[in-house]
Amino acid sequence: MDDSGGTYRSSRSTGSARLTDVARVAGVAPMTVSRALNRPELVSESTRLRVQQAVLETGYVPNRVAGALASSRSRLVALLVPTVAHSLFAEVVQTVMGALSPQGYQVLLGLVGYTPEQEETILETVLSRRPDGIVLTGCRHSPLTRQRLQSAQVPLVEIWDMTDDPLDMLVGFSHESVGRAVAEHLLSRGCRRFGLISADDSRARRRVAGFVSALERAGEGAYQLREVGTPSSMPWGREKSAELLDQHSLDAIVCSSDILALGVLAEAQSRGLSVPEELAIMGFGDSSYAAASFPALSTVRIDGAAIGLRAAEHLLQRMAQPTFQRAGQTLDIGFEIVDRDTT
Amino acid sequence: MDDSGGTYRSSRSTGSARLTDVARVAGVAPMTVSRALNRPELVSESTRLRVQQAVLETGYVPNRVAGALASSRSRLVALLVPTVAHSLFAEVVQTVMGALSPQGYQVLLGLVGYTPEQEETILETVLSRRPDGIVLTGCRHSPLTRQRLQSAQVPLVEIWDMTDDPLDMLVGFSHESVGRAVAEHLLSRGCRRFGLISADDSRARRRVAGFVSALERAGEGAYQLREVGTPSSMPWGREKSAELLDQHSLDAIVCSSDILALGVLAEAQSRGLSVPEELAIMGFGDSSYAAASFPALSTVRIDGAAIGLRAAEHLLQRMAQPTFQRAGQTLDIGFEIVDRDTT
DNA sequence: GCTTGGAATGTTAGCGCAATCAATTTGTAT
DNA sequence: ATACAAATTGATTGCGCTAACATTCCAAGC
Repeated sequence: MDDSGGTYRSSRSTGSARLTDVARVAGVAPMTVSRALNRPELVSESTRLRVQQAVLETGYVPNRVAGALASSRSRLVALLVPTVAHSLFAEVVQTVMGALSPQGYQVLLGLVGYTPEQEETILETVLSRRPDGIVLTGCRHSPLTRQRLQSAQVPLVEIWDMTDDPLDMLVGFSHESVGRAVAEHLLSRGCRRFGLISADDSRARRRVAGFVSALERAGEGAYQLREVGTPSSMPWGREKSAELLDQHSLDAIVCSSDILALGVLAEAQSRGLSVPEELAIMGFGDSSYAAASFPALSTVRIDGAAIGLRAAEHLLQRMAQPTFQRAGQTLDIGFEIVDRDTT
Repeated sequence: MDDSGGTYRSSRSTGSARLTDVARVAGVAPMTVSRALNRPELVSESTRLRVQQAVLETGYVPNRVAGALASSRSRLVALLVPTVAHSLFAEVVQTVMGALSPQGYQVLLGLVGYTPEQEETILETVLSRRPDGIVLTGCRHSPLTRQRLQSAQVPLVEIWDMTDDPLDMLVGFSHESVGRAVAEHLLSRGCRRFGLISADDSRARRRVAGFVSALERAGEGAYQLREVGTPSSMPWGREKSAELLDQHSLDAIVCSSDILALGVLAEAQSRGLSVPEELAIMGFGDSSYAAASFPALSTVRIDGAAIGLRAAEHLLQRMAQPTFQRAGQTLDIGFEIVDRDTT
């Protein structure tokens, strides 16, 4: 009852209630409290209720840091995306978290940008938290990153890309295929002279490469490429398209994101070019505003929610297994050309 | 060199290199390795290099879970926002993380939606990680939430709202003031009959309340309110504005987000209403696409980057102090009416 | 030489929890 | 009642690290 003088607290203690405090109040052993909270099916109903009461009385908040250390399970999933400022990745974050939270996992978010260096740095600090799983955007990593991920022995889902050689699991789509599909779509519309405005990130570049390879295979079409820095923005799109249109006669401009395409659209309108008759415009991502622009933007739809959901499902399944074992399963969720009014 | 038979590993060990392994290889005490990695200024140059070498040899990745338990410093900041699917909050996440990462803090992201229940649930699991700091959206919390935050004794920044009575620190703006400013702006444009389309979240409701109070103070203006669920979307805006326009004769429609306003704009265009002459439209947030719509959307600009940055700065300052002490400082970063072509 | 003080390094003892195994209680069949 | 298994609870130990204190080292001063 009276704990005056009875509770010795070391100088290193944090002051808040611990498992042993709850145990004392409930009149059981600390281990029983642990079980009552984490594996209630292992304790009797009456004990569970007494512990529950003691938790309320003491205001106990479990310390999962200690729990993670003792059990080697952090219940933490690291989610590494380039940015959340892009609606595409925001959608992934939203769905991954929506799927993991109900299962008791929390998300350690990492914004890796578009450079391998940043990915390396962030991955190191992320691994130091001993996450139970990792969702990682992209599958072209530096050797060091690959090596660290392999030796970490953590369930991993690479997303938003496609490869024959995933580190573990993979949910995404082929950027080369997107580029080819866009090229074929525009060729079928009669476009032959292309401007490409692409962000300087590796996946956008692979879409460009796919586009170019399709032109070559078709044996026709000429293109001019302009790269822009990240993050992409309307002004970038407007500036680069102005440059392209000043210097070349073009049928279509293909952008690595919808927001760039919106800038191109603004530039076309300011020049009085009729879209798509005089200039076709193609975006990427099918952001929420793509359908709302005037004219409505043609683009490539990526189902970010599907990627996030399937990635989370794969990860949950693997994290539920007692032992680590590389899986190697791959899921291509594809994409869709959305043919609106700018092509 | 040869450690065969020399290294005993308990069955509970995780298998990867530990501090003691590095220490053995470097020929120093574990504590010295800890210092070499965390407080290199306390260690001689030669020792630091030997430890560095040993880290590389062993492939050691520090275990911050154990470190956090031992030091009562998690180097984790919890960031709780309603969603990242809104560009406004995505911007906050982006800037908060951008400011915290270089200082060695990692971010535990929590998506609390727009209900107090979810906030409570997520806050509990978040506190169990013993974060060194918390950034929390909004400042109208349930009693339980307030009590938990107070007893947690964690540096806290509430953002995206304004109150006289913050739990700790506060960086935001007044939603009532936004509502009033929008009302005054539209009244000055000659609008008198208003439709309001608002998300069913508490902050959007307070903007509505501010709007209504300004109408009352001005002694003129009538309004019709429609609430929509979250997340807001163009279809919601279109549907509710159709309803409003069918049933009432209106001068202006005010929306609780830009994306709703885009839906209203689409509906107005489909009805052949000239904007803003026959119908003025007002958004909220100044999302990237607001300026790109046709006609360009008038809206309210919130500087999410400023909120995120200042919140992170306040938090860093407080986390650097050795003892917890409630601060009570408040920063109103304001807002701006962006008068484009729909009002 | 010896002292002295600061820099560098080492030793000890937890942080708060859960895995593990031991002990006890309960229920059930004999 | 007794034996036995199952259900429930408890005691011990250690997860990997760092705070706190102890010790050693080395250069400078006398």
